[in-house]
Amino acid sequence: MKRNGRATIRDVAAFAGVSLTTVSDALSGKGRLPDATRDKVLEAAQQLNYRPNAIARGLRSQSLGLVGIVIAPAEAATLSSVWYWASIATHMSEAILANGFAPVLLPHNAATLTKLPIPLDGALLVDPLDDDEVLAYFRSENVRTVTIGRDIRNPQGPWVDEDNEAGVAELLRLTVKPGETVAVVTLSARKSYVVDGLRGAERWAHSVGSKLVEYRCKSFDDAEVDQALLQVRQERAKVILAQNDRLASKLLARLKAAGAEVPGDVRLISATDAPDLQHTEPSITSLKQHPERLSEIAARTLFDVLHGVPTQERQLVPMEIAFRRSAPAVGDG
Amino acid sequence: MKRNGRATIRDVAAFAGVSLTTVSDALSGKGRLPDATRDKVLEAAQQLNYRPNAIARGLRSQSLGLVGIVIAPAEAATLSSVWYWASIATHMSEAILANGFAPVLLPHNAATLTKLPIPLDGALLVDPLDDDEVLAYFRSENVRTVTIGRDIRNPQGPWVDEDNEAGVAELLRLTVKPGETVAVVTLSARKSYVVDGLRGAERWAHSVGSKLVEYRCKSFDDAEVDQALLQVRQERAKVILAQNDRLASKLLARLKAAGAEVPGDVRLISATDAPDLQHTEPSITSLKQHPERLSEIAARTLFDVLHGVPTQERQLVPMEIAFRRSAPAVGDG
DNA sequence: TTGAAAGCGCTAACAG
DNA sequence: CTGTTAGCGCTTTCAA
Repeated sequence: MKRNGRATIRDVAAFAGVSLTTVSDALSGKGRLPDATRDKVLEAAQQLNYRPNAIARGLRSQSLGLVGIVIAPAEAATLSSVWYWASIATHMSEAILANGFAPVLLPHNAATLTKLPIPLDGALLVDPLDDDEVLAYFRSENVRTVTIGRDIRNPQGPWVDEDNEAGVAELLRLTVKPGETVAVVTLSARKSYVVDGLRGAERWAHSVGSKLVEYRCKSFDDAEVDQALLQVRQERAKVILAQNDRLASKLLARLKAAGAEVPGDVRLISATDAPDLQHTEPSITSLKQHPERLSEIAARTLFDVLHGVPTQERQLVPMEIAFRRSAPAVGDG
Repeated sequence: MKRNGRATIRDVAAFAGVSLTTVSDALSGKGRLPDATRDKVLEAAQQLNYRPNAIARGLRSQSLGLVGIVIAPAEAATLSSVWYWASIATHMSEAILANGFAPVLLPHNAATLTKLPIPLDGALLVDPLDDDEVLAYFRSENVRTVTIGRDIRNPQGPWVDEDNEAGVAELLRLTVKPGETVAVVTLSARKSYVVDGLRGAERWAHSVGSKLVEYRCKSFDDAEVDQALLQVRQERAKVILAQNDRLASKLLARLKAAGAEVPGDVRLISATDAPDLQHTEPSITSLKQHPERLSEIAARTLFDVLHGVPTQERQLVPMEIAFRRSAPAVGDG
């Protein structure tokens, strides 16, 4: 028994009167020992309350079974303020644990990661930015990584995503009459879901001959959002497509503050969903995401990569539309 | 250079033409070497892109710098559905990282933890249950743990919490007239914040001579909640105190479904806050929590424990009241 | 079938 | 001031 208070494999060997190898084999079920020997060892291990030292084991295998989870933040948002991320983090955790690995919650910051010498077996990166520094860091450190969304300037490596392009195109097809002008309000285009959503909107606009105008807000500030809305009005757009749920909520609040009727004067749709959007007044039509499914697929893909199983470079999950009061399906009136 | 592709301390020593110790010292800044030697080693390390192997280092120190975060769930709730937990998880992560440790997100399940041989330096456990199995597991494994809230049947070990007892007492004092009957609706009393809140309510009731009745729902089901509300009406309670924000939202929804006016017929207050409560109709008066502050204190306390610094057994943070429309301050009308 | 011995990469005693 | 050596606890050849 060592100072630590914990039995080592040596103690077990001595106690059972066998060699180290025998203990190791007996516990890991490797070599084919006689049942009698094995039982004796198991018994000894039990008695001594022996638990193999994970670090020592890791030193040999150069793996501790740790998988990093990194979520790239957006403007002034954190995991706790964005339903989608909290949901992703939860489900990723579960998927990682189900595979016998442990999830480590890491910040989207290469400098911090460099200083934090944690030996990761792999990583899941949510919503990478363009030229994502963390993704680059993982590559340089040889940490296998699967992303949800992709680095638009550097889209190598396996990734998983909602099919934002098709989703937005379909959303517009079902909520906007051909010919109506649509204003797209965005915050930044550093993430692939924004780029893909815009592409979907353009594709739709082309196909039905609608006009599409884009406004980019610098922040969620009232002044910024009001400025965008002013331009929307000048263009006489009948529909506003918000890049995401938080922006949609904000736009709705400012529209109401300005006395505009939704959906009477202008309709509002959001390219991402969140529980909040059901409870606004009026509730907001949006595209539903699948954090649980994406998390599972991403984890599955990562473990395939780690085990050398060939994987698909990209996997897209179709989105669904949640019709709500801010923009009913065309034809519904 | 090893098969791994990564330089080891040996490679650096060979490259710099010095011994292993010299490299180790030069890099860790231990022994006082001549600057020339040190620079030579640093140079070599740089050239070879040497990064110390964290697992090997961990084997010596028996520590990898991992801190577990465990959140005990409640009825059908998960991290992503409860604002408070998502917020706690985020802030705990940050606090742990700021101390040079890495946060591991673990499930509240002793069986899973047993199978997951992750060498934790310590753990933060949020909202332990009574006779908490994970807390017991950590103790048996000698993992130093600080809890947010306490195990009510086994309150040993340092813990941090909101001052729920004083908070609830104050909340009632400011929103209920002496003599009015208050109905407390709970879901379970396995967590300390519920027990403490009830105690606060009883203290208040005693001091002003009010009647207090408690109803326990088995779940969030409509039928369960309606049953509780039926009893509230029979008791002619003028105020309902909900154990937490989710229950408060649910109660409000069922009150409205039954045609009751809030705050006209009955007032509603919640013992915990969440952003949602600002947006219900009417908004709900509640006690504000401090996930950020608790996370920081808990992390600070854990690291003190790990460093052998004496710590306080319990630390309480005073709560504040968010007055909203469901229950204005008495005197306001 | 079992055991002895050699590491995994690093650090800390202890010599020189 | 620098180098040699002995482990940390485990797994994995390779002999016996």
